[in-house]
Amino acid sequence: MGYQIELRHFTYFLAVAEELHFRKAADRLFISQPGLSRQIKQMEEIIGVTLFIRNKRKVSLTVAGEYLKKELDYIFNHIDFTIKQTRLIDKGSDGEIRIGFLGSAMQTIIPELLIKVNEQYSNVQFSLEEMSNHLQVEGIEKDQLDLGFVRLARVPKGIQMKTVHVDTFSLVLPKNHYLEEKNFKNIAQVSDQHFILFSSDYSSLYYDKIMSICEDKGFTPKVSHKSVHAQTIFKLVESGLGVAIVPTSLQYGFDLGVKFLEIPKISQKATLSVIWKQDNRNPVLEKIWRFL
Amino acid sequence: MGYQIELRHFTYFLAVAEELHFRKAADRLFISQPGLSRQIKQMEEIIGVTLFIRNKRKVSLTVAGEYLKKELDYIFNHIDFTIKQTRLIDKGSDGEIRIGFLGSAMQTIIPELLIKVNEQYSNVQFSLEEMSNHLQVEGIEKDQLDLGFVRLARVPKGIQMKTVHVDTFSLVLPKNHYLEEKNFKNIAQVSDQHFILFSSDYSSLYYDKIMSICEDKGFTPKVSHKSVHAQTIFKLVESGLGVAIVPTSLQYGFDLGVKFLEIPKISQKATLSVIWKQDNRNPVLEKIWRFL
DNA sequence: CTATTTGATAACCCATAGTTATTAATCAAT
DNA sequence: ATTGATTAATAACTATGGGTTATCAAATAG
Repeated sequence: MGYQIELRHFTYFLAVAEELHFRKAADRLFISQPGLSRQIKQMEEIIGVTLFIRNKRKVSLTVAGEYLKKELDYIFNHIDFTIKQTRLIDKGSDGEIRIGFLGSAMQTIIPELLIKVNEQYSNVQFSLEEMSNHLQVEGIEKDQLDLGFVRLARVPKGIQMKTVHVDTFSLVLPKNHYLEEKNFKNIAQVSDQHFILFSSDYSSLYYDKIMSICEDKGFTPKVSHKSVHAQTIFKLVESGLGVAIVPTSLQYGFDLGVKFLEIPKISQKATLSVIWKQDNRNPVLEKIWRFL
Repeated sequence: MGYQIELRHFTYFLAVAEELHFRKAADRLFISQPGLSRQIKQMEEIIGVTLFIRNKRKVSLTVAGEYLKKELDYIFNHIDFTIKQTRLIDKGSDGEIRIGFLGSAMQTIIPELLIKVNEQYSNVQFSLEEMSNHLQVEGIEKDQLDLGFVRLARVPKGIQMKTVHVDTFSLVLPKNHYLEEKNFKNIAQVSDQHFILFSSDYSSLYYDKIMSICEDKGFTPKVSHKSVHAQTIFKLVESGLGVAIVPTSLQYGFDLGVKFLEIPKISQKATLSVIWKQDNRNPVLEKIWRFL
């Protein structure tokens, strides 16, 4: 039977591979179970490989099926993005670029980038999403993201990294706090305060750096609260629940009842880096590359 | 009409995009022209993009179509390879790895690699093809090759390179030539001879190095013949048509009427490098990586 | 031992890929 | 202009095969 493999087969295969249950997969696909069974069987015949082990009571993937699932996930992602890009290009757009970023990057580097790119390529569309370091790395690896703005010491193989901004750290205090620029000499002056920090799973490098800043001055901070949003942290500081240490550039763009005091004489820097995949196939990336 | 895009559409689209002629494309696909026309039209409707400009006398791709063609070429290549790998895994094989190499790599590094990998993973299949530096780089870029063994100073972005073997150069002479190991001091002793070299388009770095070896000794070689095959070069030397300079390791594995004299006191080295793409998706590559 | 769950089989139906026949437009050559 | 050749689109038809319902057979649970 000289059948031909089609995307339909792949779609059905993935549904069964995920559900590991023919009827549930069929429901999800809005087709009948026998129809699904036949298509899967046909697919196995076409490529000549048993993909599922049916134990009459349990369905599981073979090793080959496992491999195929992983690749087909990637292939579908690529096809979807390609069609999306094709539509954008057709509409006269220069395409879309998908950017992930830490909140702090929104204060400095990202707005600059958007403005510069927009001047040159007014038809490039941006898809911006705030997300953690970890999720950005994952997004880049899975080709679901073109650029990421992270604070990381190193990234997995296959991902490129380049520093785009080096920032100092600032102490964040309630507006009515007794410390001022003139009488602020040393971070140890707040060693007895409670600290509010970014969660370590949002950015573990950040977390470690804050710890080392304090340790260098001879104390371990009492961490009372953690959050993933700068705004939340500021609100907590404003409410008198503690103090915080954050990258200095975060003081712009918010209108809150806190004050920033740049921490003098410390070696730690808040480095922001872009990450990307070397052989990203999004043509937009080449265009905007020189703006980084 | 809630149609669904299928690989069939992609196949047909690529045929028309290549032929730029509906009837010819239809012939190639062994279907009728109206059938093809309708499928293309349907595809355009599904993704909502005009892919071809039909001037009633000439068919051409739109910008969006051009982009789509490039990506679909890549996607089909990926799908084909994935299915091939799936079949191999199913057969108990650990998959296939596609290696390109310069002839000279077959003397040293490649046989070693094959033996070592085979000990550990007896089910990994090798696809070996001798090809020029240039074609290897192209193969790597298009994901049609997993590893390349080249002699290059640098490679395009997105491709990784690592030196695996550093070799000296040897002078190749007919067996009855008056120069012997004892009376061979300097390459200038053959400055009046004709030279037979590898073609510069087979390996331009090699070509440049040979030239610089001679220039360092104060002469420009008279190049009388060029070839892409070591065997041919040796045959020409044997026939008395000239002398050659090649990487020393080439002396093993051939049984020819020529003799090798290692060239003393020169700075030039014949460096052989592996090249690969960082995010190659062939799982076999990871496995054999440590053997390099 | 019965009830239930689940995938495979069998037989049928109809949507649609592909067919043939024809038309309409464009161009080249007289 | 007229004719002829090329080429894609349209129209009408055909039949393959994807999807359906009904049913079975094996495997577990209670």
